[in-house]
Amino acid sequence: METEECYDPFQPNCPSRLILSRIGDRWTVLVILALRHEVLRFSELRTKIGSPAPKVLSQTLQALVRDGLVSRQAYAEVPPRVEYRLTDLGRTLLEPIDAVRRWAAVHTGDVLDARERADELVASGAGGADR
Amino acid sequence: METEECYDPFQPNCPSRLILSRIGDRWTVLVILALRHEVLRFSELRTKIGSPAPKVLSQTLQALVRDGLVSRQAYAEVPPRVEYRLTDLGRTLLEPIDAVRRWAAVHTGDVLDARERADELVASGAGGADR
DNA sequence: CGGTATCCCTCCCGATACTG
DNA sequence: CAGTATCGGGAGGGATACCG
Repeated sequence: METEECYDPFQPNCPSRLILSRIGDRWTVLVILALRHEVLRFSELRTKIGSPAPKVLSQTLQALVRDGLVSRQAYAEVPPRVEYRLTDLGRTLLEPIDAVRRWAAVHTGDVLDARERADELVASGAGGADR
Repeated sequence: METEECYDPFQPNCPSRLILSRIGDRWTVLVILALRHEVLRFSELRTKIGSPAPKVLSQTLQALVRDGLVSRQAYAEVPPRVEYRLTDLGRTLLEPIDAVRRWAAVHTGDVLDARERADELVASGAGGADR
């Protein structure tokens, strides 16, 4: 039932592009990670992920709810209370996200090293007769 | 040697943030995927991934080379020829990328469904007394 | 408390033109 | 062929103020 083999990420309309841009979003992954083990309220989320502006968090949340990855439950109380939790679908996203996290844990050092080396080269060589 | 357990993605300086933003980049993943099985020249890459402007591809490639994920080899010929290939480090990135691809292959349908349902709700209910 | 409305500003992206 | 230079538009991110 998977149509995995006919996926072509080079097509602009490819679904993987959609997911990729989602993951690349500044706050999406943080929200999902924050909800990994707990149900959180709006301001709790804000505190946990360090989101500066409520607008941004609100946007992120709405997009996640729209895509069925997070569910929103509001209580008719005073003061109002709203809880966000991962849906089953949202929980499945934890796997690929963690694959990325694991890669970062293992290889970021290499990337940083490579970057330093490249920057040194630029500073000395390509800087062009700067001494 | 891995320091995986002390990784906190909620820290702004966390390495996983760096990798995430990399993956979210518009062209980075496409370039890596394009170089998966072959060595390609600049214009071949452009054709394959459908990058419209050379500037953008150039930027992407420079960043990838800087981070040690792609290597660049130029030949002193006329006309000039430049080949790009994945480094060993870059090849390791294929794993997490593929995890995301696989997720997309399996679950994008669900996301699209959820999105449609949510949009219908908005159109009928939240549109607000539109009839 | 849980958002929305508004404004600003930066960064990314893209097209075009030009150079080695 | 393989880029760089320049310019411009648009989306996204962020701070602040305000509303239910």
